[in-house]
Amino acid sequence: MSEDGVTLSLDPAVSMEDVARRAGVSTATVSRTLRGLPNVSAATRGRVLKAAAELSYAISPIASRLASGRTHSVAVLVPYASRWFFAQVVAGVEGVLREEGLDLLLYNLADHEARERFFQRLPLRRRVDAVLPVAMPLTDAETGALRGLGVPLAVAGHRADGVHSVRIDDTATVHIALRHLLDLGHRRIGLISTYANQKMWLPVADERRRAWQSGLAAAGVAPAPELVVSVPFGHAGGASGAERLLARPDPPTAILCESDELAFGVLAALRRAGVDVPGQVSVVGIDDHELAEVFDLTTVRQAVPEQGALAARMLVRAMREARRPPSEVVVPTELVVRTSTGPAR
Amino acid sequence: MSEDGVTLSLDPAVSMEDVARRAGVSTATVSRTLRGLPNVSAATRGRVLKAAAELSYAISPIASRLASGRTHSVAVLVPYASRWFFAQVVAGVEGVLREEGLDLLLYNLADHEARERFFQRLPLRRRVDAVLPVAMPLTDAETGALRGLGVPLAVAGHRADGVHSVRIDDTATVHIALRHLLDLGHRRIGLISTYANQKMWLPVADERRRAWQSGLAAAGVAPAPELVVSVPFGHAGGASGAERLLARPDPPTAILCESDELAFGVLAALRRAGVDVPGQVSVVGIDDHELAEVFDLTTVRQAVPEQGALAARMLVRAMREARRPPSEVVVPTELVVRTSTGPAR
DNA sequence: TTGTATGCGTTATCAT
DNA sequence: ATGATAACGCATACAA
Repeated sequence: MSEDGVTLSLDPAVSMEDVARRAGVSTATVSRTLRGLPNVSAATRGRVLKAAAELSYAISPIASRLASGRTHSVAVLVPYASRWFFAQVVAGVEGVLREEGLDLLLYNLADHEARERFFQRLPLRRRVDAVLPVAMPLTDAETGALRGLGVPLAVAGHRADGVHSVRIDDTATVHIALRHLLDLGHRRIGLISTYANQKMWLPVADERRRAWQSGLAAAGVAPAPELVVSVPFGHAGGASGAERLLARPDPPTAILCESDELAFGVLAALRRAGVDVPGQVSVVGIDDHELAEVFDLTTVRQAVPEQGALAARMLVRAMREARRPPSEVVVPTELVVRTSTGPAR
Repeated sequence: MSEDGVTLSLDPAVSMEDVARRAGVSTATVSRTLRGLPNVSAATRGRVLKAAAELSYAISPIASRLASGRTHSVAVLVPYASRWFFAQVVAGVEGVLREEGLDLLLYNLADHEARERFFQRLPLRRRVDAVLPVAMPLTDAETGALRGLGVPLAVAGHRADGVHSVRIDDTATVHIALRHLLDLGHRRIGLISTYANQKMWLPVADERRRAWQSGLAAAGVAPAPELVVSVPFGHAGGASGAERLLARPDPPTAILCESDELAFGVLAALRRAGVDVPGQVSVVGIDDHELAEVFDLTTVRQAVPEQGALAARMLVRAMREARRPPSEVVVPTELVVRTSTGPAR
């Protein structure tokens, strides 16, 4: 009923049998044709496709799934769907899944209860062909639960035993940032990291903290534990962290933030306090958030949507080749120097 | 195999028939029990639930869907999954759907081709029980295509004929911002709005532009067309818009931005140009992005996740009561005054 | 309240 | 290369 070809009859009641009848073949042949199987003669194929088009037939994914046993769906698990990092990853995943004809089922396990409910009831059972948890390290029990689903598993944003993973090297990333600051002559380098709220694990924070220690130690600088502060995630956390560091008798000359969003808050707090950046204090983040440029923030860039896309691709392959040994991909990070860092005073 | 009750046997091969056998009833009774239908005796219910628990039985959603004809899935359509606004809306939608036991299928129609392919092939046919396009105004043909699916439709972020919608009043929102600036004595008020890229419609931009005109006119101020600039979305667009306005012989004393993300770029550009905010130029945005606070940006707040949640609730109701007249919800917006605005010089 | 039997729309295994 | 037919696992009229 449309002139531009977008809308058609769309009678949802047309089934494969209707197409078969119209093409003068059996449903088996229609099925084969529509799935592109080889053993169909060109003539038959043509008739089937024509009939299907004329009826504007659409296969019923559900019936197909029941019969084939494959759901053509992938569950994506995130702790905070609306945060920059996760939204980026999800977009990356979506692109790949879409192109593979797979559905993306989004699960936002925002709070502890939601997460607990999820792993107890496991709504994914018999519902998806693969699972992709994003930057949410799992307990052994949780991993076991997902394993029990019997479908491929890949994680993005960290690593896990025995499953595919895509991530950055957190230690190397922190060291890149430290190296930059050390080269600028900084020795008192603070670290602002986030603590796990709501019982959500954040081992990434631990790893980055250890990297801060090891990186300083390797440079012959004694890491001062009082220069490490733990705050809630987000710009407000960063601001409070900066205030705590500034309040110290001997404040740091540089602050390394576990994420750019923390760094944004740090910069705001420093500005409010009348502290010159980078004259008095240098600030460096991790991520290269799109607004890092606006803040003139020096940071260590990681390719976020790409990690999602990579993880999705690993899953796609794992879905095809059953027992594929878990691969562990580490994507590189790189320093992006802007004007929030400068020589130590 | 586990001590904490999270992991169980999870044999995917256990079917309703197994549960029925173990409970000594028919599959029909198991089905009724598991769905919480009333006509099951307490004793029987107990036995069934016990058997199901012992087998750690999980119903096959797919078989259930094929038999019942309901997919228990909702498609969410977004143009830019990773942008702040859309990520917020999706999170809001997810919360409601999850709580209703509905699956969220995410479709990111990033570019024109993806969008075209989507509406031509309509992968949603027979796949979802409802569709929720977010802030992506549809052509008549596209609307018709979705209508043809025969499932409830609700849009968030704008309005559309004959379908449920949740949105803000764009005109009122712009007028709120203008009122604030006018009260501060501003008369030369610029507007930075975004243009539709990649053939994506952005009628919201049009409406806000007209509101800028009408708001000024109502205050007895002749709207100067040269103070309206159209830029690409994002902070970079905002920055270039600000530069164009500043380059004018008689630049505005205040700049109204169609979104906070534009405003962030404007503030950065003004800072780079050495223009004092709000001394020389006031800036106001729309959204109350979480980073607006960091930028000390005066803005008009809209509740974003809530709009997604509301739209989802409308769909849930529409899925229950078939022919429900389309409701049109307008959520209020409010001025949030920070320090990016001040008296006209 | 409970059981029987059929249908849901495909896929896949056989034959032919 | 094609067709008949049995799964797939549940929901649901209908009967009891």
